[in-house]
Amino acid sequence: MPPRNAQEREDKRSRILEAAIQAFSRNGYHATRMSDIAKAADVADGTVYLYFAGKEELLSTIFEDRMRRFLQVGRAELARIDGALAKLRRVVELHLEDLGHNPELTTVFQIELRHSSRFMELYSRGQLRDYFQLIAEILEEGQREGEIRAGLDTWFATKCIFGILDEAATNWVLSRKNYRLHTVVPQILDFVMNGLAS
Amino acid sequence: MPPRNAQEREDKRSRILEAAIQAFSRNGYHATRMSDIAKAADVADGTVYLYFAGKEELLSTIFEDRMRRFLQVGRAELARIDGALAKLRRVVELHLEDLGHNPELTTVFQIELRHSSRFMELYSRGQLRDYFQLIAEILEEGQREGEIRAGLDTWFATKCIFGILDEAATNWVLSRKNYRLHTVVPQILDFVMNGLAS
Amino acid sequence: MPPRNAQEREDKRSRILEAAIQAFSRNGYHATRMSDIAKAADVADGTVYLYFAGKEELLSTIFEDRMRRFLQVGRAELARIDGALAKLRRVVELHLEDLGHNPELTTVFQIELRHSSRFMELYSRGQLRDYFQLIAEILEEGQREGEIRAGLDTWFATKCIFGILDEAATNWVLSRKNYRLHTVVPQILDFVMNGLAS
Amino acid sequence: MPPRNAQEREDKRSRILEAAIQAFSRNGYHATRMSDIAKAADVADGTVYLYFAGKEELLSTIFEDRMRRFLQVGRAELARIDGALAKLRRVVELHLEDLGHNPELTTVFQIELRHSSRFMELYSRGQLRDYFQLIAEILEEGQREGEIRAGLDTWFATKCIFGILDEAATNWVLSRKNYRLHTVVPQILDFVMNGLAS
DNA sequence: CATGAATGAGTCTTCATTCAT
DNA sequence: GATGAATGAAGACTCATTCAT
Repeated sequence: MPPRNAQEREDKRSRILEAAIQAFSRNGYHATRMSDIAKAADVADGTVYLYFAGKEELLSTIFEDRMRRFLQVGRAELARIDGALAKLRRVVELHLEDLGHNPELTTVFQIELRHSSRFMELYSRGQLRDYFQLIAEILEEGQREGEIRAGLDTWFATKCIFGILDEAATNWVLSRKNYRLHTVVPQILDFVMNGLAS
Repeated sequence: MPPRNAQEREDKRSRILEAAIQAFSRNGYHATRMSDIAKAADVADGTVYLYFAGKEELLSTIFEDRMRRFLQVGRAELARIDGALAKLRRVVELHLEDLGHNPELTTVFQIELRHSSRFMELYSRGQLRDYFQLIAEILEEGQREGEIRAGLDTWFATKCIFGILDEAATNWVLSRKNYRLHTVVPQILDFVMNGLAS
Repeated sequence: MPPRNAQEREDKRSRILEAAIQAFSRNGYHATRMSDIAKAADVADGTVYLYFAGKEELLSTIFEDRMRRFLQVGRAELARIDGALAKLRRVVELHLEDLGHNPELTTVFQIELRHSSRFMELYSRGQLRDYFQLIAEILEEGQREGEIRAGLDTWFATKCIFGILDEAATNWVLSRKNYRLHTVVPQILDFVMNGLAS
Repeated sequence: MPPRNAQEREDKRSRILEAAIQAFSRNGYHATRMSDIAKAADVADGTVYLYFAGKEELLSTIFEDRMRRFLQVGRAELARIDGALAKLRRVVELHLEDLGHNPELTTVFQIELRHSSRFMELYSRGQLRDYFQLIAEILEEGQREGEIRAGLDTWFATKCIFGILDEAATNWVLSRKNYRLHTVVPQILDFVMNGLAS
């Protein structure tokens, strides 16, 4: 694989993907035409199909690429952190910072990616399993360390935490992103740890 | 307005709405044709447009009708219940029982209704404000009664609770509804009240 | 035929016809909906069909009614006038005054009535034959009286005169009727009588 | 721009335009479906839209293309002719010969192009201004040369002449084109020059 | 590899007309 | 006669995808 060509190829792929994120975010998945993406990426319409099987793969690839990178970074970071609580705090931070720093991508994640149950079953949710696993393992570690109560169903709690993070992100998107997403980290951690009870 | 005609009219409207729910749930909003809905409702294609402005209004009406009814019932029930915790429990129950008893409607609520940010801004989220208010008031009552801790931002906590309920519902839909949704009520209440901390 | 009912019936017919003229003139034949006409005439949609076979008959009736009335008045007036030239002058006056005083009807006559060759063959042109005949007879009288040159093909000349009147009317319509149509009568008569030659 | 492709492109455009003329002429503008035109032009439905913005642009382009070509040829011919009367004769000949040799185009020009006042204002009439100017200049030249009487309003006379030519063409179309259109040239010139007066 | 012209399947919506009341 | 709710046929246009160059 000649590096020069591989580089060019990768560039073009990235340009197309980036163009798709912008377009999906601004106009929505359905309102976006493949030719819009091709034009924004400065390639011919047909070229998009040399890199992606179709419009829907573009959407699922956006998710997969990002999710893989997020999990890589996340796992690497967490490996350097001691203590389940510290890890949990870092996960919440990473989740919201990552989204907060990529507003257009976030719109795609929180809205466009969910446009049909078929799509959610096939792609987005399937890919989340690893992330859920990551969180659940932290919770289990916390249980072993005694910082998290023993009786808790960690898989269920994981979904609760994800639900809260997801709602926070969607709320931010629908607020037109008029505040810094990571500012809610402390409140989320407080709620997640302590709940409502006095 | 002769009752007979009003009755018939309402029947037809309901048939169309019901047909739309079935169709959207089974095939997704975009894959559903207006003619499918008309046929399932046993009316002519054009008749649908005598009752609804178009395909999108059908979707938003499904949400609005149901939401209004849910809030009515919810408010009436809650008025008969004493104590914020009891009320909160009932809200969680109502939320999940209502969805759990209407599987096809739930798919529409959890998936199809979110197909674009434009739609979410215009319809679904706008209509949720009243529901959020309902929950927030319970939390405030709980704070006054001392059952919910004082420092908590009730509006923020409301969104957390909603996020958890929403995730539970979406999870149920994507699991192909292979368990009873309301079975998670106790776990949710436990998490919401006590959080993770031991 | 009870006078009261006949009167009412005639009123309703007139209202519908008048509403159709207004609507066709303002929005064009195709853009006008039967329900627009019914509403403007203050009758139910179905009622229009009790008086007219359909949308196209409405258009042809507008023409026929008006044309018959115009010819009646015209013939009556001409009977009282001596001399072909005076008669010709009066015909030109009547033609342009009639149109000039009914701007909306004129739009229908000059534009909407010509929307297809099938329609023109069936209706408008067929009905013009009597009018052409009227003019041709005047020209023939003029030839007998020596005021109009003998060699002229009166039928052909009639069409030339009609072409000039028709163009004058269309020009007026497309000018948005920003001048008095009958002001061109003298110029037309001068051209028709004397042509270009010095 | 490779000549081969440009050639092919132009061919396709012409085929579509020609197919549209045939279809509009035979069935009328409204009764003609875009798919009819595409099929007759032997291209896919969507291809028509690569060359024309829509059905209405097809109609206006038919007029504009033809009108431009007619004016080009006309101006070139007239430049080689001396004398206003000779030029006028040639204009009348060209007008009627051009239409007479293109029967289907003529139906489109005389009937379909006038299907609404909006369309006439926007397209047909706007484009006629140059043609009117051409005739008016001949008349003015005739006035300078003394062959056309001095007092005449040349712009008004132009419209009279156009009205006569237009009526002749429409008459021919509605007669089902059962005679040679240019046979009326001498009669028209006689009427235009000398009028009715003896 | 890249191009972009061509394809053609797919559907929401309109509205003239009908007819049960 | 009058109503107006219901009908359902009809079609322009879009755009994801292909493939000859």
